[in-house]
Amino acid sequence: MSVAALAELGSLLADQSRSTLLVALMDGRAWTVTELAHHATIARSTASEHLSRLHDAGLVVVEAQGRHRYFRLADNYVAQLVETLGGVQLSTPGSRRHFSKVPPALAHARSCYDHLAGQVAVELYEGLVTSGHLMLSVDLVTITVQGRGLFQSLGVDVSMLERSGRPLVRTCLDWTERRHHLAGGLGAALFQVLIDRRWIRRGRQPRSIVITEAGNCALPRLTGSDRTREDVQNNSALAEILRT
Amino acid sequence: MSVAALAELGSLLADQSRSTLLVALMDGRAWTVTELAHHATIARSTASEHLSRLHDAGLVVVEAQGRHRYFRLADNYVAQLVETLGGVQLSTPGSRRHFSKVPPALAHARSCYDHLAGQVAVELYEGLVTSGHLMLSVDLVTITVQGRGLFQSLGVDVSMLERSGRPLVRTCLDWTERRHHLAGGLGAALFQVLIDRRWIRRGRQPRSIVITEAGNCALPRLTGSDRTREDVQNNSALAEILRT
DNA sequence: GTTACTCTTCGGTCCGCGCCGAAACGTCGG
DNA sequence: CCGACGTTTCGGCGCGGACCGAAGAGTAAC
Repeated sequence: MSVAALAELGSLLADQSRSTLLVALMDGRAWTVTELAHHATIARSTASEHLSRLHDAGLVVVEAQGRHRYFRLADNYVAQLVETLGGVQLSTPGSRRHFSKVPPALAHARSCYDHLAGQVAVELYEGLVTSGHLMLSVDLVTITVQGRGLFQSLGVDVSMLERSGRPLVRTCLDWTERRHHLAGGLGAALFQVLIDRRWIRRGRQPRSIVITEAGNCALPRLTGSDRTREDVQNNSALAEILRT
Repeated sequence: MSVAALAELGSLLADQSRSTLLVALMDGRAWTVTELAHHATIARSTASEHLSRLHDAGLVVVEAQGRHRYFRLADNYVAQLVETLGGVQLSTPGSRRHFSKVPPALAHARSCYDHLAGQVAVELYEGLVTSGHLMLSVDLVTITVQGRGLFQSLGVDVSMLERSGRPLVRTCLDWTERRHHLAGGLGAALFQVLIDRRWIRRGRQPRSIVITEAGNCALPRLTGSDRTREDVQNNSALAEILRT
């Protein structure tokens, strides 16, 4: 699908007069140019031009009858489209260039302070949400009963964590993935579990804190060769857990 | 229904640059002004203005982090909206010319936002229909009981998806095949499953979005040599599933 | 503090296009 | 054929807005 087509469709709807014409046609009946022009309070010639554009785009169809030309919406799909859009409440990047500077191992999995970050972390977090262990409300994430069960079974004392004063569930915008991953007390505990069970493993590098370009992630990281093997284990084991 | 709101939404989408920005955000990730500006090949200031308008309208949300400001689509509903509009086929007379220029790998399999597209996707979708996992009514596609079983067995939580607010089953007109493929929440979930199970695999290219001549497809794509092998696996495995 | 970086705001230019009225085209009735 | 009427095409006007570069505000690292 096409950006150009999207923009074109948008520009068709963008004009107030054209929108008025389309809405007037929403009843499914056919109307003449003059009638529609009068309804939209524009000149006949202007209405004619608008309808011509809508016709070229295939949004309306025309039926000639004598010297009249009756315009109708093309089909139900267009009507549905207009209805959908009308219901909205409004209140290539070719250029990942500086991304190439991020070592793949780093993008794949790393630590962010005391929790896991990177592709693995993002997938993990989203997996926890879609599997119903975490629940997403407006702008708040909470742990579900099911999630409590999961973490308890992993040896995490959730209620203990809750009393620690630190927020249990937090999300953190992942620096490389641009999506959220799990942070907070639960994120830290989970990271510990993953390490303890050897599903992931710290990299060979000294635990130095490297400040990246974006400046916001600390990363004793997973090493290249180990990473792959460890992550496969990680994925399958976690997948199994999430399936519970 | 408000004509004014319709026109305003249209005018937001009408501009090619804004459409490009929105489409770039369709992957659900968050991007900075600079990145988006570069992707749309416009000045940072221009991109900033566009994003500001989109933000005012509530189509995108912004998250400040240090000196960066990350923009994301506001919610799934917006994504659905863009997807719906993008699925409209406008009958632009001159637009069938550049078919031969589509790279074969691209026509064969590619991603379309967050779901699979291309020949493989079209066959897959039609397979799901003929095998009774999806049901086709007048202008509506729904999942059958049998289909629920299939997706559950693939690890997709269908009922969870249904509650997410995003339409579960959508179809999207395939840009190269001119037939429908599966989109919506189910399409996205299926795509994820295919990747997780390594039945398909992202291309070796950096995950850049390449704009084709027709200007219309985002494509972290399957590479040539790998593609074939991976797709064969894909097909047989899927065929087996569909036979169930 | 300084330097470097990102992002927004502000002038100013320029193109697109929505608008109208006049004229041309087509169809119907007399 | 001729006038009446519905519609489309054309020329020209004027506004809105997309665009950029420069300047200003805010943040991060040294």
